[in-house]
Amino acid sequence: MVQNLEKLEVGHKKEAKPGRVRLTQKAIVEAAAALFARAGFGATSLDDIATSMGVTKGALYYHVKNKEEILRLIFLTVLVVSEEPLQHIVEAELSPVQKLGRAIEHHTAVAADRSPAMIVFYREQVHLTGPFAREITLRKKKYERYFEQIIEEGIQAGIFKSDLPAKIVVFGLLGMCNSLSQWYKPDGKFSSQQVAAVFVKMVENGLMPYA
Amino acid sequence: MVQNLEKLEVGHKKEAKPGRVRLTQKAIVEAAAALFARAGFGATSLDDIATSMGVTKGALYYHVKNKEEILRLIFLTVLVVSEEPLQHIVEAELSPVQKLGRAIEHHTAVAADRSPAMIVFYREQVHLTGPFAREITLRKKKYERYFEQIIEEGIQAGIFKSDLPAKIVVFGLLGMCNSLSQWYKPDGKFSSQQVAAVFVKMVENGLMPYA
DNA sequence: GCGAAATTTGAACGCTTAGTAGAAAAGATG
DNA sequence: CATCTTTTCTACTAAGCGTTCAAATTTCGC
Repeated sequence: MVQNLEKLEVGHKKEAKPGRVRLTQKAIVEAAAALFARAGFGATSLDDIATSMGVTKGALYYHVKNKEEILRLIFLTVLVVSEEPLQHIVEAELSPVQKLGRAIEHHTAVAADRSPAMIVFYREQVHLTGPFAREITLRKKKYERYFEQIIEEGIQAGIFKSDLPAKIVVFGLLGMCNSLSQWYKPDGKFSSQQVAAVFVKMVENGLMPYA
Repeated sequence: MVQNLEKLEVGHKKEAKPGRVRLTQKAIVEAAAALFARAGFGATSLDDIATSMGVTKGALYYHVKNKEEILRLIFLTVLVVSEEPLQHIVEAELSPVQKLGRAIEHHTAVAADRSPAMIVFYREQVHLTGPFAREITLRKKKYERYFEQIIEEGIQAGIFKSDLPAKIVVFGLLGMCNSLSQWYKPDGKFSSQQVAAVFVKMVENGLMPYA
């Protein structure tokens, strides 16, 4: 545990032997996310993770402080790819409708292609302890509040109905998108963009054409 | 483990000492659901469950085969309160719009007031093993198919838009309702009926009033 | 109250696991 | 090749857990 930052990939660096991935924090986190997603945090041992990477347990502890830190890192990667793009959408010069559309597309995309990490994110939060657990809750709330802002903005502008409480709408919306991580298969019939498009239509105009 | 059926509550039966609940399968399942919901299945020990009921670990084994059976029973209780009412709605003499509305109300209500069990239901399925795990998956699918039927019926009747794939709509819909178990507080601002009403409006006509 | 049946206790067992320490190996450097 | 650093392995510890079971206790019909 010497370098906390991943070394930047530089062209001239000697490549590791093909076949076995270089053991690194990022690699561990990815492998662990896949196992946690399949069997759950509690049911996955460090031996399982190590074995799945062709390595023994001891090696993991050189790159990672303990089991919970692996979980923490999974949560962080999800937040890192989620937060900033959403913030940009909210702050952009767009109509509320456009913002909402892009926000849904964004969130759907994240849910679709980070699925192991996302599954863990929505299932294993109880296993976080200490201040970090609180931090995650806060950042989740902040993320929700971005969506709320969009909805409220739309209501103020008279574009969205004013009789639907923004909080509930947002919860419903996010629940809708989050469900993707449970069922979405990248090799299935629909791309995440197509799914997002369906959700956008649903949320904007509903299922009934001649209201 | 002698009686599989709960004895019916009969008036003249001697009440157990107030304060301590009579130890029974149902009581164990309820207590366990609360603990599992808070800390997760893997992180909750049988000691935790026993202690929370003012009893020792061994006593649980008189009423329950093992830890996983407790989990199985939690899943069963959720299914039991969910399946039949939905089936009745689907088979009733109602318009697709009415059916959809009632189905959403039903599912929302279940998500709202069985919340510990529901949280476990949507989080701990990975810890089920053997044929029962498969059974749950199947029954979940069947439940989804009821919703799908309603949507398809509505499309056929020209009431719902035909360009939105029923499967995706249903997943979104259920994700929306299921999210309730994560955030709904019975003592909060909204009743589950009010939340359901919001969801129904969202799904039927969307957020935009003048489409 | 008595005896039998139902229920609970408490201790023990076997197994798995997170985490540690130090030796060994591999890799880089000059 | 020799030395130093980084990385991995082996072996171990201490703790926690699910499960079992004989004995103790409580309940209940008579």
